[in-house]
Formats: sequence, structure tokens, C-alpha cells
Amino acid sequence: MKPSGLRSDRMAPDGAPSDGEPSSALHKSRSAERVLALLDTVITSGAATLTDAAAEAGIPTSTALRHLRLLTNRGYLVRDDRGRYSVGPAFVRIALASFQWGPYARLMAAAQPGLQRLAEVTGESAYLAVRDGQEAVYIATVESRRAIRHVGWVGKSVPLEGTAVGEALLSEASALGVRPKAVINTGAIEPDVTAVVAPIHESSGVIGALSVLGPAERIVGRRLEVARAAVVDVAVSTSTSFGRV
Amino acid sequence: MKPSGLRSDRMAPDGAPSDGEPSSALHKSRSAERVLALLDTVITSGAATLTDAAAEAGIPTSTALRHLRLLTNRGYLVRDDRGRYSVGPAFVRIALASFQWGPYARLMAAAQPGLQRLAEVTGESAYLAVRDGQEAVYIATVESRRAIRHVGWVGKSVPLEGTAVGEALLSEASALGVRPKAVINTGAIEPDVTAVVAPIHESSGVIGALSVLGPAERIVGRRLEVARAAVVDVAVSTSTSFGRV
DNA sequence: CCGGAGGGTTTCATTGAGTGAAAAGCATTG
DNA sequence: CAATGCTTTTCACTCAATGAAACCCTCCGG
Repeated sequence: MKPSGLRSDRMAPDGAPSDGEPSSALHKSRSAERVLALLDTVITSGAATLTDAAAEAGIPTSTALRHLRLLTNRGYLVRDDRGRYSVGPAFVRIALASFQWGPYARLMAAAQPGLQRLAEVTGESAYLAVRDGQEAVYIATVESRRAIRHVGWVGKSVPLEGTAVGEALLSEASALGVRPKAVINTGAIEPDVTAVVAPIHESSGVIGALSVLGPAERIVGRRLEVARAAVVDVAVSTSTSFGRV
Repeated sequence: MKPSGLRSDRMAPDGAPSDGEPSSALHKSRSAERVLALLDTVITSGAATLTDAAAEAGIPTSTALRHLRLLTNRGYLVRDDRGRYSVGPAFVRIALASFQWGPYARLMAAAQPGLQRLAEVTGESAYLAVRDGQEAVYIATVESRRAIRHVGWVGKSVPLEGTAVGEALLSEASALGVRPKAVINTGAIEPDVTAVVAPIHESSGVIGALSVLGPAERIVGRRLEVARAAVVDVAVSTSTSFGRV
């Protein structure tokens, strides 16, 4: 019950894609940033005490306490009898709402059948990923049914740099109608994991990526080719089915 | 594509159950509250422009702009080409994480089979609800398979006051082992909707409620009794199965 | 081609809201 | 019961958030 580990450090606090603002640029909202940081650490770590959360977010405990209280009052967090904070009902409400409408809901819906098919055809776990700044986030999956399989990456974020998903998500929107190319990589995040990835297009560019993830020694030769073909096929059909919703 | 309506107004901003603080009590974090309010309105409304969101949250546009920018930089929101804000990848990441761990994840997992069984036995939609301040939030469902059925309340919040869920969630934790009582109500939120609800217990008290919701004219006589019995049965078995996880 | 309306964005002087060091509580533990 | 570790309260200082006003768009209708 102490998850940890699933959390990759957030990107540079300014968020601007790529230019050197003097780091503490013009008047941002400090308390607000900190509150969000606390919300993030508490939720992605599953549960945290005041001191843990404060340390993780780099905030003095007295200040962190005030912020955590605010979040608790609003129902975004709850405090259990042992004093540990974790997700609250109000956050769950919003989280659920974010899946019903909003751009990602559409994408997830459009990708669902494709993920299913990928898992069946390749026998490996299939994931849907989207870009988040300089990272990629896995937002949906259909797992392989093998005993040895890739699991638990939904909600995880990985760097774009040096990963297959990253390359796919950054690939220039090849004119619509042109088949995208699959990207293949082994061991970028974890050794012995091979990723076969293809981008999902839309008129405005790349909006997501489909990944097939599995043990490196299994995704080779014939099976690698099957995966490569399947991923590209499904990416194309997902792109079109997303277009007409 | 303009959902609206699903949003019930939040409770009193200070969150303290029931006492008249002088409204601008001791040093809470204004900007943080506003940022959270904006996040909430934007996400629960699906998509909103600067002016809409600012108006809805009661904030001057210049300030709202700064806050929305912060949220966008962090990836919690995105801005589409038409200038409308909606959920961003970073928020989705956290939202997903909140389902994997955290207290509600456990509850949802424990309740899933029960919801399934309720939907089968009663032929109506079954929901799981939890308390959020002075409201109840529906956080999971298994829908009826009838043509006419109750749908779309996941993520919705309703007042505790005067509703069946409310009564169930507020019911005193009758000593463990004692069968809970079902609460039945018609038309509290929408006319022609009947709710049959029973509380889910844990040692510390009531932690959630199971609701069977359907058209009032269908849930009567024999079928009402079936629903009442089923809801209580399933609530009890969910309570125990939640206890030993 | 112009004018005006309805967004969005920037500026900047003002001040009160957020800050955090320190001290005081409150459990747990040896 | 002294020691340790976590939480909570206090309070004086000041920097960070604020919002009215001015500016800048783009989109319309005349």
C-alpha cells in the first residue's frame, strides 16, 4: 500500500516549451502553484503525511499545512484517522467529469476498440499515450492476457526524450493520408521492455500515440513484424475514426 | 457539445460545517481558492472561454487569465485553437492515478461486483455514491440494459438534504452486523425517478451508499420489494468484502 | 472602408494576503 | 519521564497577488 515510484518529476516550473525565462519570471501565483504541487504529490503518491508532502513539494510545513487544509476543506483531499492525506470526493467528482467530456474523453473513446484489437492481434499490452509538455502520459490500456505481461503504466508519465512514444508524439504530422511510421525501442525506460509505437494524426497534427509494450525477448522476428504492422494499421484507423465524431 | 447542467453549486466557500465566520476569516489562500474554482468550473463544464470561466467563478478577467495561464502551463488545462480551455494531460494523469490507489479506488473495486449484481437482479441502473461535505457524489455505475433507463449521473453531485442517498449516507452506523435499512424516495432530484438506497458500513461508520435508480412507474409493488431486498443484501456483502482487503 | 462591439491581453500602483521561523502541543517510544 | 518526531499555532514583515484601466485584436454590419 505504499505505491511511490510511479511519479516522474514534473517539467521545468515555467512550462514554456523552450526558452530561458529568468526562472522567476513576472508575477506568477506562488500559493496557487504550491497548492497544485501538493495536490499532485499527495494524489500520485497515494497517501502522504504533512511532513512527507511538504518535503516532496519543497515547502515549509507550516505553509503546507495551511494549503493541505484548504484542499481538505474543499473536499479535494481527505485526512484519515492516522493523519494521512489522500484523494477526496470532490476531486473524484472532477476526475470523473473530465472523462465524460473534454478532448481526452473523445480520444479515449475513439482509441478503445483499437487498443482491444492490438492486444488481441499482438498478444501484448496496448497503451494510448498523449503529450504533456516534455513528457508523455499513458492514459488508457488494454492488457495482454499472457501471464507475463506489461501492466500498471496508466497514469504514468515518461520523458519524450529518448523514448519511442516520445519520438512518435514529436513526429511531424506527415500529410494526412500518408501512412505513419512505427517507432521501435527497447529498454528506454525499463530494460527488457520493447515498445512498438505509432502516432495518431488529426488535421492539426499528432494528438496521441498507440504503444504495444512487452518483454523484449518475446517481441522479435515474426512477432515484431506483426506488431509493427498492427500498430500502424490501428493508428491509421483510429485517426480516421477520431476525425468523424 | 455544451454539457452544462451537471454541475451543482459548491458548498459554502469556507467549508466549515456550520458557523458564521465573518466571511473573510483568518488568512486563507485567495489565489489558490480561485485557481481551484477555475479548474473546477472549466472541467465540469467541459470547455469554457476566459470570460465564461471568469464570470462563473466570479473573478475579474485579468486575474482569471493569469490563473488559467498557470493551469495551462502546468498542463492541467489546455487551450484549443478557438481559445477555449478544457482538461489537460497533466490533470488526466492525476485523475487516473487517483483511481489506482487512494481510498475510493478500493471502494470502487469492492463495489463493482455488487453493482453488477444489482443491475442484473433489479433490471435498473445501480450507482455507488460517497459523501462530499453537504453533498453526495455518484462515483460508479452499472447501467440497466433496458431501453428506458437511468444514465449519466456518474460525476454528478446532489444535496444530502431531502434525498435518499443523503439519508443513507447520514444514517448512524448501526452496530456492525445489524442489517442496514433501505431508504426509498421518489422525485427528490428529478420527478419520476425512484431511488432505493442502502448504506455501506465500515468500522468507522458509513463510507458510501448503493443506489438503484429507475423510472418511478416501474419500481413498484413486487419489483420494489425485490430492489429493496437486493440493495440491502448487496450493501451488506460489499461492507464485508471491503472490510477484508 | 470605416466604426464599434466583444472578446483577450498588458500595465502598474497599491496593500493585504501569504509567508515561515520559532515556539508550543501532542503523541509514541525506549 | 526524557527524548523523539510529527503536527499545530502565532505573528511581524513584506513580497506577491490584485483589478481598474488602457490597449489590442478580430469579427461584423453598414
